[in-house]
Amino acid sequence: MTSSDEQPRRGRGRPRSPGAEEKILHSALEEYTEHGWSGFTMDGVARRAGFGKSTLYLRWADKDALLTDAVRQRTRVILHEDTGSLEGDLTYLATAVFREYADPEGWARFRMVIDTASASQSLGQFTRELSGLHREVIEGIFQRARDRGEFSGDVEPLSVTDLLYGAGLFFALGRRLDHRQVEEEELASRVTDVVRVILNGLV
Amino acid sequence: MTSSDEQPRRGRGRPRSPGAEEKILHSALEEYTEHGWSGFTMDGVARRAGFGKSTLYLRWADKDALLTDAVRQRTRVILHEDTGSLEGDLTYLATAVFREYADPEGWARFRMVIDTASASQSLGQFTRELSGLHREVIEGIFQRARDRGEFSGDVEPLSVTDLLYGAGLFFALGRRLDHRQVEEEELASRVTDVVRVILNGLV
Amino acid sequence: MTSSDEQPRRGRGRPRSPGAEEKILHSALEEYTEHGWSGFTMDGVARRAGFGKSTLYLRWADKDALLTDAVRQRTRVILHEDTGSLEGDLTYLATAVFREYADPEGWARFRMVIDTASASQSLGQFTRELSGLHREVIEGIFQRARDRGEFSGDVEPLSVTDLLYGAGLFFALGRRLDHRQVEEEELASRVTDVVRVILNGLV
Amino acid sequence: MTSSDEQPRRGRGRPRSPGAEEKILHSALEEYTEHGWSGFTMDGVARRAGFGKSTLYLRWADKDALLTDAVRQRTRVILHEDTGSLEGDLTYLATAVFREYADPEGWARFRMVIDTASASQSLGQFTRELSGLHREVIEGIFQRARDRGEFSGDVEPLSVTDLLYGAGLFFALGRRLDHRQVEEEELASRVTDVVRVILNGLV
DNA sequence: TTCTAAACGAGACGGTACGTCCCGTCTTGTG
DNA sequence: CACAAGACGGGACGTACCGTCTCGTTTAGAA
Repeated sequence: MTSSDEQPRRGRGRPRSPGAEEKILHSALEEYTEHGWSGFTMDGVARRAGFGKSTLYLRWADKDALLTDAVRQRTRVILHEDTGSLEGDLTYLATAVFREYADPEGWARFRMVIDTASASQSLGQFTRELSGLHREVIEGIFQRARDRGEFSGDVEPLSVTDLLYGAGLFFALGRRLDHRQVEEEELASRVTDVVRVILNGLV
Repeated sequence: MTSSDEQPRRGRGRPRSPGAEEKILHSALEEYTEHGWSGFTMDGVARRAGFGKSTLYLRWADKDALLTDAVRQRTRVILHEDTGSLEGDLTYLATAVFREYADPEGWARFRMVIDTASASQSLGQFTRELSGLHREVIEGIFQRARDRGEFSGDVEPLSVTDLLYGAGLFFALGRRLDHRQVEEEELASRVTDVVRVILNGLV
Repeated sequence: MTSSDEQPRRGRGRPRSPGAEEKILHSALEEYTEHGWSGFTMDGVARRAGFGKSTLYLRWADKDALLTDAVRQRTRVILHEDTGSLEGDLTYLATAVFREYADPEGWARFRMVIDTASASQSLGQFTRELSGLHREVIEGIFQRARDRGEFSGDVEPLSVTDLLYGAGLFFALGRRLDHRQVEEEELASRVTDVVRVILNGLV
Repeated sequence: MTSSDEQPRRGRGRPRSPGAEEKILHSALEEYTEHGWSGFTMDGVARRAGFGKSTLYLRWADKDALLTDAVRQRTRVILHEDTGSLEGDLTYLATAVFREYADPEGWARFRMVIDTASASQSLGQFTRELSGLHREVIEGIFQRARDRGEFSGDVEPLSVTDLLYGAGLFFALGRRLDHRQVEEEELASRVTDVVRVILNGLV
């Protein structure tokens, strides 16, 4: 993390405004969501958050760092819970993934992942870690399935991750290109299709 | 289309430099590939292409339009040929898709699709059409399979498209995050996995 | 002269449009009068005159040359006629001078004289010649006065020229700064003052 | 005034660079003097003054405003002192005027007055005020002369101002057209002529 | 008549400056 | 010290002209 986990920096002088980080990161994500990369302005974020520009630069080195941190800060790891069956687990996960990309903020997060994937630096590392988490979740799902005796094959979890996340992404991309809202029903139907294909396919 | 398919504009006045469009679009894509969105400069493109800035602005309204057109111009529709079997057809297509995203230019094209998916007008339309083409290719593949008696189920081609393209994209994304080159062998192995899953899954 | 007095250039090819020069010079002066130096555009002149830009550049080397020629072309040498008395002669001349600077076109001419006085080049030479003419006119006036026995002193005609023209110019400048029209009566009164001062002063 | 006499703008924020205005105005006048109106470049002024372009545009709305202000800022009111005689006073004033127009900077100032006399707003107002000052100086001179008993006539000071300034201007114009330097001796001789004419003429 | 050469309208071109906007740095005063 | 305010150098944006160029189209005299 860039700044947020430093300890409160005991010592003299005026203490940093509590809650400043959060407000700024929130405003940053809003600006980015509304205006895209161009139109995402440091002055704009500062104004929206109600802080001076220097407060931003005191915490983040530059525009990229702020944006990057905004994503990281608000990226929720897609948590998993044990539903008791392989199909249930996959459906639960797939639904979360599809929702993530359908959500404007989730979409923004993905854009940033793409933007920084090659550009390396900080977000690249973060995304790598995140990607590892996702693979572990999938490995866990199949491990439990094996423990239950539901499933016996060898599985390359990466392939499954790619299929699942890729399908979710392209689903959302299609909606965006058509300027259509994502409807719950359609999302569920697509999730079912995808889970069915993957389940059958892996046997 | 913004400029490229207008008829040669019969009539008076000095004709537009032949080949200018192509050179500029090529330079634009190179600049974008090298420097990303920031660092992608109209002056830079003009200099690299060997034209004056006014020549660029005579053809494209602004930076976005040029970049957008650069993608469109050089996006090759992934053509398909009949290999004689469903598995062969899918493998052929999947290989092409995986290669596209593994290729730096193909990756740049995708970045631009993402960047402009929600925002832009013109490219959105183009991508929609392109997406339609891809779906038709997949529909053709399965239609031929049905004609051969290889396959009888109902297939939602959109789901297959999403799975295939999505898997290709996330495969390339993974390589990029690890700063690894894509090796032919690994690509082939992943393609095989994905095709196997889809084939089994759709039965 | 730049172009206008070249003989018709006998030979083949389409002859130059008759009257083009005049129309263009007129339009040039109008544009300059209306918009000043900035806002004086070759394209603008061409459009107003109803010719293509190439027609302009076929005749004048550049913007300066055109403007310069426009002034020269339309600068009327302030002619003199013998009124029979020194006072009459001076009044006649002074009135013409005052009127010249009060006239918008005359004012434009003066602006250009100023602009090009130091910048040297072509107009500088022309203005020098013109200035010589004016001095000769004044010398002529005083010579006739001496012949008539009205006047016997030694006169430095340059000083008289400067006084007369300078007074006329500053009179017009004053009106312009006040955004006032020049009225015939006021002009005559000022001319009378100036002539009286000069006449008395030279005795 | 455009910018220079605003009070120091108490309060927060980094204060404007002290001395910036002066340096910039000086550079502006230099550039104008050297290159004339064309060739007078905002970038050029900024570079010469050692400031960024934004610093210029923070203070002046555009090129015109800067140039205009440069004249105003550096225009010295031609001060007068009491020499004890009418002839002395007039000679003193005339010498100052002749020198002003002979000086390259003074000449540049006059060019700008001419350029902006009809067009511009701000400078026009300024020049009007200035012109009023000059008239007052002349009125003062003649008032003192009357008090001394040197002079009894009615004088229209405007006419005298015009004669004096006009003669000075045309004297300088003549030197410029001939590309001759102004020599002190010649200047003095002309001043003497002009003062003599005016003095005699007004009796 | 046919040919040839110049003038012409139109407008593309390389280049330069405009005035605007934003970045990231800096410098002040206030809390 | 942190912070608000905002000036600063730098650099890209998109626009407007300049003066050059390259077309196709006229318009005349020469062949």
